Amino acid sequence: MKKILELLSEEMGKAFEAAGYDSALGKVSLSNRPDLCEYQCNGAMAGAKQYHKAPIMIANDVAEKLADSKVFKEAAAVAPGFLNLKLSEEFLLEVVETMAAEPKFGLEAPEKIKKIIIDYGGANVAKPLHVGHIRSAVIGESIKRICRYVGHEVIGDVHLGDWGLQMGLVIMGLKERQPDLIYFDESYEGEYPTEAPFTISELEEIYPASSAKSKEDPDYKAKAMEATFKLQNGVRGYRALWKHILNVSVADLKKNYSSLNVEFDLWKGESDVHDLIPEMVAYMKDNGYAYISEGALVVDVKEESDTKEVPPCMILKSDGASLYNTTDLATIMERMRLYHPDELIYLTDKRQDLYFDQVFRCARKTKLVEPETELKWIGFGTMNGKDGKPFKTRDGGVMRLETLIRETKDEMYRKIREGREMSEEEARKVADQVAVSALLYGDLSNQASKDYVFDIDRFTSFEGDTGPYILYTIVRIKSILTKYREQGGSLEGLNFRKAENESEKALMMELVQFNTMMQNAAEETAPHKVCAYIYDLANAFNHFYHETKILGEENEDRKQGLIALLVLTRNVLETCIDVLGFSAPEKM
RNA sequence: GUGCGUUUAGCUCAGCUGGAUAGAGCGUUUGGCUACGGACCAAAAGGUCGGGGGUUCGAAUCCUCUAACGCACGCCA
Repeated sequence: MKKILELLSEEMGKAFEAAGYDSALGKVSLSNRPDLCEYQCNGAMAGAKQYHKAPIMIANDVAEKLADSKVFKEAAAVAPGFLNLKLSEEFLLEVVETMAAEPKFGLEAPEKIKKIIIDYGGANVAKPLHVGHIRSAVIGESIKRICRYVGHEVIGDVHLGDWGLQMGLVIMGLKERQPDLIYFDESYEGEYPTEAPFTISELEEIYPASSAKSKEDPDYKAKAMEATFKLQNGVRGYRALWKHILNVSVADLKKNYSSLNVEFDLWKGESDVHDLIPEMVAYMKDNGYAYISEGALVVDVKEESDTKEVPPCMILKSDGASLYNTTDLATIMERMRLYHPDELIYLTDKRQDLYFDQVFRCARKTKLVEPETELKWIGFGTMNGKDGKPFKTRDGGVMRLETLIRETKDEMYRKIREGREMSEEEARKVADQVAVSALLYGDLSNQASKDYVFDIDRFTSFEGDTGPYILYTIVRIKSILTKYREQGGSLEGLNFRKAENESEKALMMELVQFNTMMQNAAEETAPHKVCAYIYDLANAFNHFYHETKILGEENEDRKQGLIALLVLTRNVLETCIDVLGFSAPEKM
């Protein structure tokens, strides 16, 4: 179905035309003075110059043509030339009915269905996830779900950092601790054990220790680089160990990500394109894109229009080793071959702005992608503590994501036990679910590109613009619907009714914004717009709820109409929180 | 130095791509439970939209200068 503003603009355009003006002037927008009107049109002022007329005269002409409109109950011309509009309840009812009957609440399929790959920007193997990782995971997941909902085909790739020096460091660290492991015996030719010789907690200790040592001890660093080299060149024992490291890490990563409802379709990593690199390098050299500068192999990516210095994109370091750019470009090459996507979306820290500019320019210049392939980078801001500085633990360290999640769940558990009669087991379960909504909503309700302040007290509050408040509203609706069914009512075959009061009408007007909002959120990859919408919708509902007797309504037709409105509100809210990545319990 | 970003109420943030009296939440003050969940709702106070200049009938929004803070600027990722 068409979006509400399109429908209204069409009606308004006709009136402009009937009054002898350009129909394009009839653009209707939401009112920014809700005390005066529901919608407004400013076309009369825009057209004043064109027609050499006072705006108010144009507005008057148009308002006259709308006198018997079926769409607008009221169309008033107001100085200096605003057209203040109120919707007819009959028309609004029709729109709501259509919305409820159509799939996806009347959201139209995109003109072109795109195949999109989302790159979550590389959690590292053998390093625990820390709080900083929450942003790429949560924002990426939501963008994936939003794009899927509007009809695109989306593939999410975790894209692990599993191939660099860090792997050599872990292997060296392991060798220090357990030098007798069979993996280090290069003459060994038998099978290796299937069990990893370490646990995830050991692995997480090894890396930082080894990394620290390599910074003090150049000798040790050289050994780690050698280990990396051996690994990358296929030394059996090193490869076998690497597999263990990978398996143990991935199992742990999956556990953490899934507690945030984040899932990946692909668990690829830098290692997957290792074998592609020589081919890509040769291609870039042979076609004259890449040349040696200061010992390194680079591709120039400067452009005429640049107002800044854009350094060349480095393909190989002067020692011939590959780097971040190398694997990213090779990954683009691989993705184009395997999936041929229309769009690639990358999520990283916003500090990588220039870097992605270089990589994208390089990919275009060297024709790794088609001219029409969209390359999009979403740089997100830092999660800060209440002091406005990057979030730290009490003793100044980096907090693990796992700890953050656990503390949020514990906090939520306390609140639920305080406020509700609930068994310990049930309270735990509900607390986990509500805590996830608090974390995700707290993150997603901010614009991705900005830094934001993580405040556990605020996010876990049931009041204000929070995840728990949204869930509370949904649970409240569910509770009423449950009671309605217990009283013998059915949720099938309900007919909507005209709004009978302001708050009911306001709720309906909020509902019909759904398709516009979702399309904007997808086009702008902006989950915070979904948050803003459901917050408004929840407010509109709660306001309506307080003014309206529902189950006690005596007119059966009207009661059914109200229930129909409740069902639609619940469905829209649940659809929205689903694209944000969380869900609502039955009780809380 | 160059470039990018940020600056809106005491605090945390919106602002539908140029419209009327700049909006929410928290906090503060004050009201409201004999209806379906009061973990709610309603109301009040609180702003020279960092500053100057410009474009326009009209600017938080566009242009320009400027300040503060943050970030990035070839062999890290």
